[in-house]
Amino acid sequence: MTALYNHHEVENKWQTIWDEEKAFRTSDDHSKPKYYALVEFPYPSGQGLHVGHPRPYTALDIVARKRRMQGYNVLYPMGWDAFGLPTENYAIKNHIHPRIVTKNNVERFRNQLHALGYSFDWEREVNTTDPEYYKWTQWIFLKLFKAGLAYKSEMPINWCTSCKVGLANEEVVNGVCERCGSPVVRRVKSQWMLKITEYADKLIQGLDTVDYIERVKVSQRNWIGKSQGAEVDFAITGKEDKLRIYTTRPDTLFGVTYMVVSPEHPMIEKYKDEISNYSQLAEYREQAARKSDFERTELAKDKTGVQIQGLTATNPVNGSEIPIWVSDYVLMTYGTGAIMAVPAHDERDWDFAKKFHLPIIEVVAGSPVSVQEQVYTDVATGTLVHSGFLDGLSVEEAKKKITEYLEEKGIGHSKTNFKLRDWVFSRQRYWGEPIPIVHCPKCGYVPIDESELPLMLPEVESYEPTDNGESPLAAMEEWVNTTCPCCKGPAKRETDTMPQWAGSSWYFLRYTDPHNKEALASREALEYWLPVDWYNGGMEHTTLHLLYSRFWHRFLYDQGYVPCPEPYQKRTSHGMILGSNGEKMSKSRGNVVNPDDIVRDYGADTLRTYEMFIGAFDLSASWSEDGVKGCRRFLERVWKLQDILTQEEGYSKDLETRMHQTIKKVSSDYENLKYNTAIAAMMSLLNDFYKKNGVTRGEYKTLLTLLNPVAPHITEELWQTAGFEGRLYQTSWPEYDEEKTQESTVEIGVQVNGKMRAAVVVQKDEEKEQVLQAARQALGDKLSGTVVKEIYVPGRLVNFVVK
RNA sequence: GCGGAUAUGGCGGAAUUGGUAGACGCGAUAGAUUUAGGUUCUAUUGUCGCAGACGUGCAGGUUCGAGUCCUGUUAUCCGCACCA
Repeated sequence: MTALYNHHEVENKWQTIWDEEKAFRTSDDHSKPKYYALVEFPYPSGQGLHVGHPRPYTALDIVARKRRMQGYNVLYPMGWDAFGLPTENYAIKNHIHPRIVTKNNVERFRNQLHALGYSFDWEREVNTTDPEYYKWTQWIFLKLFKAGLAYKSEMPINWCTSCKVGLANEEVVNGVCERCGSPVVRRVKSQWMLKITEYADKLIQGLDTVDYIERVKVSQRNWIGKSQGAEVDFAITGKEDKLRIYTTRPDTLFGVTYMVVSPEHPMIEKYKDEISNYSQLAEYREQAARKSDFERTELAKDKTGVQIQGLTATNPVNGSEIPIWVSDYVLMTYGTGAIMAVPAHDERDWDFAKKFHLPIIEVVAGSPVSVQEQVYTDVATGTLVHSGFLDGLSVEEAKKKITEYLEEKGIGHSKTNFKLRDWVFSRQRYWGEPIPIVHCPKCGYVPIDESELPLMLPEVESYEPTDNGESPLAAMEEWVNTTCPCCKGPAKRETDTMPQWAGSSWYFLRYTDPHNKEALASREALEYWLPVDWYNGGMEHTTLHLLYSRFWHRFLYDQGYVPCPEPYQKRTSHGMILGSNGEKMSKSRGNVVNPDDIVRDYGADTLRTYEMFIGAFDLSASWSEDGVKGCRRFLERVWKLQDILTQEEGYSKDLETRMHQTIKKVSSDYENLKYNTAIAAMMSLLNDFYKKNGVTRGEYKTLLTLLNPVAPHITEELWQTAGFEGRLYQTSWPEYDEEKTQESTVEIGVQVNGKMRAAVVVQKDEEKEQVLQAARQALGDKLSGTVVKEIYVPGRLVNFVVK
């Protein structure tokens, strides 16, 4: 009898050997074909690894290990996205420097990942808080600044009342802070901004050239939110000034019955003296400003507004005089901050018109119900009416014609708008990359010289953000006061730091050449390794990290620093691992599973196998301790194959087809995110060995190799025990013969009128007549009546249609 | 409201181009081993039943044949949310 399977011994042994042999070091030999597999590097939180982490990491570890066995030079790296608020908050609370907190957390994460046996090349580990790393984050910022894509702007930002920090739109969820859940209010601050909007079109177009799962592409497109329309100038009656609006429905111009401007629209201030109810408007504006985003959203259904008394506008196409209203359903931050209202054909305008008893004029006919009763927004079938020269046209045609008309008359033009806003890039926090800019009273914002990078984060006494919203760095007078790189006069450093998204926007570039002192990576390394062949990460990063990093990468491409426009060739996404009650794991729900416990009690190989077997990779799945046990049992049965191992080489006659089929299935399943069925196929094969009560050395060898990417330790141990040559991780991936995957006999289903009635076993290439004959025989007297049709699907079934 | 996804046994989940629904695992039942429990092994396990019928959220349709295609509908989850 063989020894029992002791996962502690086996896993420790092989992890040590792999380290000593530098088994998974990425080669600098660029003559081999390359494969770059990437998973999102974690934020090293104080809680340690979550059972959610191993799911994507194991999936791509499988791909990486398989690719190595297939002869590729594989880059499968890991690092730390270590700047960020939780670390800083922990540091404040416990009076420990965030650098120390980060170091401890990283060590814990590294040990945990190491214990799972991942084939990361640890010599390429990166850390966003390392000055040697953030030097290049700052360098990219300077390039953005010099290209005019970084600018400072006074603007209302989302202000988290608890974190005391400005947030990007993407970080505000349902009006509350994504991190701490506190209410977010609007506050005007001077902020560094990145002009991601300038790349909106390129970011949409780039999606057509990459292989991302469809839902990722869809959410990116929706987030960027491109819309085609027109800007039109309405005269303010009796004034020189025009009121410019944006619309996607210029065809409905004849149906305008009023206009609406946002509460912050500058025309209100400009015509202050002529507006008889100015104080009422001012009060309305103040109310709107006080509303948090959350309230704005909550109250969305009930429209509010005030009419501007003393000013009216003139419709440029028919000269009719129309009132102007102020309402917060019009946003200053989109389009021109003013709209033309066509209540008959826009839902919001319709609601507003009904509430304030404004006229509704139908200009697109086709609604079964009067537009007085119900809004009509269908653009596919309607026909223009009451619209002068547009009458009788379809919406599509009318849009085209009216736009031409507007351009001809000089009162409007076609215009593309995006929902995407510029990226708020500064944080009033300590634990982030310092922004390498100096503010000089004479020269304005001046970049520091690249030779001075990295601009080190100085040591401070307190990391607390100040109540007036300034970064803790602002209190560091020695650091803040500097000389202007331009005029050498006295100047002050920027005290805001970069958001956490900065470091993660280019980390995949650094992995290709992580120790380079002269450049973010060498040209040669970038050309060899890019683009990333397969990038897997969470759906929650689709509109943040994924979009930001594509933006930076595209910018670096335009500047000539990287060789390809898109950073990631393929993007997939994994489902979440939920608690055993089907809810999201959280401390408050008490359903958290600690991966350390699973590794201790069942072993890393069991955890890896279980997380791959748990269900379809892209769907969420609930944790089940019984499921873990099942996978452990499977590995123990693999272990015990030693007891029935024969001396025979090659495959036994009766399992040859099964072997070739399994190699084929497992190989393709690993490539297609179907890890669960790959494991099921290996379980089936294992059952066959036990049924036969014997496994040849050839069969054993193949099973161990196929299973190795999922359960690397146990398979490597069994490989050695069986006396196979060399290391399993250096072995070639098994080949299969397509012809040998075909069974020589097949079972054919026999149906009568589509109902399954019998089955017959025939030779694979049996003649049709013979098969039908056999089928009739099998049916016997179950086949009665007149056969009007015989359907024969070779290798599948026979169906007799009987009357 | 808009966009995306999902719906199959007691449970997690399998099912090339429409072609034998329920692979694989869990759980359960019975038996063997054991003083017993656990482990392990063997057998059974969609439902109802005597041969037979019914079964992939629901209602229709196309087809010799539908989990798969079409039309409508319901529920759940995720994302976005006054973007003119």
